Amino acid sequence: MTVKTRFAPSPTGFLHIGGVRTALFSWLYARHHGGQFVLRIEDTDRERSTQAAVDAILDGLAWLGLDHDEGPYYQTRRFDRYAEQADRLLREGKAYRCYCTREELEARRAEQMARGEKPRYDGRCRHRAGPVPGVAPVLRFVTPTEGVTVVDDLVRGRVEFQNAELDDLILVRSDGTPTFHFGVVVDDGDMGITHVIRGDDHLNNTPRQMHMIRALGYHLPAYGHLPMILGSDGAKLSKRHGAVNVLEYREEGFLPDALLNYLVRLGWAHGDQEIFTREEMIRLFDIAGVNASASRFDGEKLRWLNQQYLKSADPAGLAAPFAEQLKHAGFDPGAGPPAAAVIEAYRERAATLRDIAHSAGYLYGDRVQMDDAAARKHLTTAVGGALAQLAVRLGSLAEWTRGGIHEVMTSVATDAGLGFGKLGQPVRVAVTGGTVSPPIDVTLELVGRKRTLARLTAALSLTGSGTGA
RNA sequence: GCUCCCUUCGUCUAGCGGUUAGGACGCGGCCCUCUCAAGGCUGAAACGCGGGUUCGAUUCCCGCAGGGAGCGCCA
Repeated sequence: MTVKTRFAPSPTGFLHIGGVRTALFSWLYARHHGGQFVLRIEDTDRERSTQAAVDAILDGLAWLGLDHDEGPYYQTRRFDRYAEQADRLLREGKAYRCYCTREELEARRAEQMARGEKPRYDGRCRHRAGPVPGVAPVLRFVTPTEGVTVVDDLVRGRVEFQNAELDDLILVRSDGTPTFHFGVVVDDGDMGITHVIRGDDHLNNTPRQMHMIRALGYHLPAYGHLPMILGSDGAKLSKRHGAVNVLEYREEGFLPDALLNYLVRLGWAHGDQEIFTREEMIRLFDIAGVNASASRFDGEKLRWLNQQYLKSADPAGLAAPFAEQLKHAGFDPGAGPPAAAVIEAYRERAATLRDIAHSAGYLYGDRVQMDDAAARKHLTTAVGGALAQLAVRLGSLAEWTRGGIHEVMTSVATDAGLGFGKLGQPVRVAVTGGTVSPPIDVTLELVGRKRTLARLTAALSLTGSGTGA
């Protein structure tokens, strides 16, 4: 049997980080077994579904490289099929028209709650004699009232439900549109989904869906219900925990593989291994090893992982997203050194591409933003002479390379009777405007000769030693 | 309220009857060092509680407590 899984988001908002983890595990399962991965857009709620949300979902999945083999299917384009299946159930006596009004249902629910009972439909229309004038009926499914339904969950193990706990759920609304449960069942059946991997908020819905699947004559899929991802404080993941929209992670300068790697370790592990390539994930992932308990999202660990990926990535391949970061930070990527060189110099001291863009602004223009406190501390009269000397020596340096720059700096420091650091830090402040940057020779190499000399000269006036030397 | 699920360091997790309970993030210390990092070494830090079963329970069973989900003409 060929494995076929699916990801079936509803386009009522952006692609949520929890949804991505569900998609990832479903995708991994299909890929691991050499199966198929289907994308289906569950847009039966026409009020809340938007094209913008569909685009965001497609965008997010594409960015992460979670490719699908079939779809995207849209439920709104399959209404005829749902109607056909609904008619069949009605004809076969497996469904019936219910004329209870929303108001009646609501009142009964309130009564049941007041009595301490589980609110559910009492099935009274199963035996109603005829239509009620003026009331557009819904179609309800005839759910067994006795016996137990067993879900053999790939993640949870065996879970039993008393059928008496279930009620006759609505298949088709009074306006003729299918409900979520009905759409899911018909779609999974028609599309030949073999493994339903989804969030554990659906575990309780599974037995009722299983009954519908049997009634429709489809094969039962295997189920795997994944635990939730919570915010850092254990509450439901929401905006206040930081980004929940995947695309925000792209905007913040995270790498897709790092995000996937972080997510795959939420609820799953392979011994002590922390870093997995895409191929390793596919090869090693096993749904049976997935934890049943919810986990919390830890942005710090994501940042750490992202840096690991930054450090081992091919810098040239990061040029495009890095250029985007520079633009967002207000810099012109063309006004500085090649992206790959900057990334290489900075990736040991930054967790994201955005961090790099925010640290390396001095490379992208002629002006530096001088940190006054740093200038007061490091650009002192005592180093004025050495800085002036350095400017002269660097001006005549044959080749502008870090090696040559380093030699000159060592030589100038020695001549001035200074330790390398006593010269290096003032130079750093002069050239970058701050106290933090890559190794000073690398920094100067990136800044370039012209700007370095101009900035050293400008710094001399701050040291109060005039032209010095 | 009813039904279902979950419970190892702060967090992510390894463990699948006998371990000094391991790793990772974060946090502290030391080393390295021109700054910041990165890296290396190192320290503190966990089996929710109560009953069983067993020679022996973190591990199996049952309660309890705590957390979560579901109970819509939402998905």
